[in-house]
Amino acid sequence: MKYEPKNIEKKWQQYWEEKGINKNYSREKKFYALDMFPYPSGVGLHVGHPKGYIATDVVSRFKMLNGFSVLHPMGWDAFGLPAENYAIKNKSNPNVFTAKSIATYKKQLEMFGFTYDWDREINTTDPEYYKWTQWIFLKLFEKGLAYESNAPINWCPSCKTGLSNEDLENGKCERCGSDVEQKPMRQWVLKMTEYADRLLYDLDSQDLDWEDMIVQQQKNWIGRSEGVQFEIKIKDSEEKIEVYTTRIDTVFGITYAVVAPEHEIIEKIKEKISNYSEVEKYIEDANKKTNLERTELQKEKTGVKLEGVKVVNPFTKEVIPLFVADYVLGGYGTGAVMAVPAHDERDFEFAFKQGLDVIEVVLGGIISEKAFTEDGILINSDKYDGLTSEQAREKMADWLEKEGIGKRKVNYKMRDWVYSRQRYWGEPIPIIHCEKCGAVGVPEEQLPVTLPDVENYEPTGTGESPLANIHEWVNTTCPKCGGSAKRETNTMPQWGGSSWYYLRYIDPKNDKELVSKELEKEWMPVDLYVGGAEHATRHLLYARFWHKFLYDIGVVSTTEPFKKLVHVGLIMAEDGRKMSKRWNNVVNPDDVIAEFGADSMRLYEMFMGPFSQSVAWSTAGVKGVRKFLDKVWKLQGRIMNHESGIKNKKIDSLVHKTIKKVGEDIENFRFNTAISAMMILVNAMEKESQLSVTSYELLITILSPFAPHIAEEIWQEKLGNKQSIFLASWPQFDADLARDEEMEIVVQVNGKVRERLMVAADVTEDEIKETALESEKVKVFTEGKEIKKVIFVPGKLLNIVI
RNA sequence: GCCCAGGUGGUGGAAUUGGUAUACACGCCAGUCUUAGGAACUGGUAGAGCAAUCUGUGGAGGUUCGAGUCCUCUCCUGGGCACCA
Repeated sequence: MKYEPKNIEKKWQQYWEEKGINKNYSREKKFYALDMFPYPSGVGLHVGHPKGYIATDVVSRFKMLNGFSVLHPMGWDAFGLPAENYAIKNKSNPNVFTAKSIATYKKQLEMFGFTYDWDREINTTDPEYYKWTQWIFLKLFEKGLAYESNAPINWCPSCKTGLSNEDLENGKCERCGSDVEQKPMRQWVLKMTEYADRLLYDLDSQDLDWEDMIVQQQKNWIGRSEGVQFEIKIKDSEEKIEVYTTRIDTVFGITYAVVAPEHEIIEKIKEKISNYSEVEKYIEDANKKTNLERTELQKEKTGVKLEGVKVVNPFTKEVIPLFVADYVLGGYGTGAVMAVPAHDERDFEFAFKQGLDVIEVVLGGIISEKAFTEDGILINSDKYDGLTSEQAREKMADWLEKEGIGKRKVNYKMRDWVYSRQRYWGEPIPIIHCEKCGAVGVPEEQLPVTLPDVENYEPTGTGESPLANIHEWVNTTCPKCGGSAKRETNTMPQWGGSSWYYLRYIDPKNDKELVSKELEKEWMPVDLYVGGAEHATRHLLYARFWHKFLYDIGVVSTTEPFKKLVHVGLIMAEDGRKMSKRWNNVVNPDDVIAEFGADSMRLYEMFMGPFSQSVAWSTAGVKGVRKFLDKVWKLQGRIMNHESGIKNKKIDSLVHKTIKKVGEDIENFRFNTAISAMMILVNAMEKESQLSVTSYELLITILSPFAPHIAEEIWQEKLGNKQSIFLASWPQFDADLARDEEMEIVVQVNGKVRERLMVAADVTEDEIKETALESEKVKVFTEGKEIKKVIFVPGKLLNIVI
């Protein structure tokens, strides 16, 4: 009989489901394998999506064979813009679109034979789920970690709508091409910076097994810096500005100061500014630019001097000019900087444009050419002359603190998390605004605050969420005083539901609490988390932040959610570009599975190359692994069923070497070499006319995590086992059997290979040396030369140095 | 500009601690079988050379008995962050 994937794959998928192979939770040892759950888009999966899921499935099945209970769930991160845009266009509820997309995804995923426990399927848009997303928000609000603030959004004045960064094209509205403005909106913000230190330090924790690459990216994103904040007085005024710097040692080199266009001081001292109209114009223009524009372009630095205003350097008492310039950002630090052109590149460039003084205060560079930004020895700095930068920073910070005009301060690049969206398709924020009581949390027992049906999903035109137009929903009573009040109409960002979903899988039906304490202890932390590197900073930081908060309020027992994190490399299209409808280069997994079978698909994606590296898809490549499975299938014909023990030392040795290698490779995510090792074994087995049942059974077992359907078919139907192969055990590696009787020793002369010798495994160094020197091929090079040295590497080589 | 990965046959890639460069697979070439082949099987396949041999892991140096692997410089590609004070 021929190997026909079509005939066996469905059958075993149903069998596993019926026998509960994917929900065998009663074992002592636990393993929690998690995939980053997908956003179900309308177009369905392409072959790139399942790569990570296949890997977690291989590991899950491998862990089952090693006696673990494995939790391997799947769900849907289903709030988000595409569904909302579809709803606007078709005037239909995004629910409908979402449900349809989920059905498509699920059907596609089911073809792969994953061990998902679908009883635990979750959906972030399900009120029973987002009830708890809202609950977490309430807790954050109660603890003072959620606050209201004005934060700018990208605003298209012609569409009268807020835009996501994705909707922008070179700073213009993607739809109508108008210039996008920054419009301040009332927003909910989460005080993530309060957790900055813990988020940073726990990255180095012993029980975190993350790739360096991702750890590094998070560290840079958090961006901790130690410096000082001090005040600079405005001359002839009570007003002052606060500046922050990590290079207080360069303070004697200040030749001017700069404030961001949005800095409040400008408004306060406007009657002092003699060129105010010019300044006002500059600010207006700056506000039109998006943050991206202001920060991204390698553009010329612009700015306007505030005429009539001077500030005072507290160290030198020198009087210097003040500028407004958009290279200083309002949202970072204090929104004002002391400018030291000699020792800061941006200040240098700005000073050059404006013709400002450059004073060298740290030795080491040629400041007539460019800024010297490294540490050095101080000059032109009065009593601090001769100190190193490091010493000066200490002394100067001491002085500022003593004088009471500054203090040491730790700063973070990371900002608080703007947590509201003016959209329909998101979790309603469970807050009620009362004129008397202010913002009041919706009482817990009234959760979830469900999304009401609306007729129109279009934006309101004021920038508010479409929910603002549903008066019967908005108007309510204050839970505190009973007076009339209004509901919050902002909704949560997509990141909300995905920041805690791994906890819900553990206890998906619990309507009393987010997760039961016992189950949480049983499964957390997640042992293995696999997903794309694009989530290295945002999703993974948000989830860690919420997890730490949940730890603080006693909901979870671990400080970190994900023990091991591995990132999956992209699958590019055959033309080397990203797979996209736009390039018409998308490969659909349904077609691949129909032609080659799910096992070939799984095997191929694991064989393509190193797991975390991006690789181009090749349909021709799938044929290769299919051929391999065909060979495995055909080996059945060589099994001696009632054998009186076929002993084949060579095959037995290779089998055991392969067992070891495949096991180690799975643990280390080196699936490609695991598969090539199995190919080598199968090629060797093909050369034998007879094979023992044992060796074949071992091959099938180690293959089963990768190609579960064909393995189960052979295991039960051909080898006559009565139970699933996934209730069997991973084979024991036998070092005695694996040992070779003979080995090849390479003989080199001056590092060049001249001869290869087959010798017995127990031969001594002297014996090898003797044989080598007698070899004709070696003699050609050694004849008449003096042998200076002979280097011997046991089991590998002999190098004769002449 | 900064940070992180990478650069190995025609292609994807392998090489665990510095020890046989190119495993495994694709593709290609030749052959066997076949009415036929986009099937199966066998053999070949880094380059040059009849050969012995020589040259080869982006480039240039270096350390070493020995370097894809370590060091210095340099070029290129991909990804991330970006006027972060």
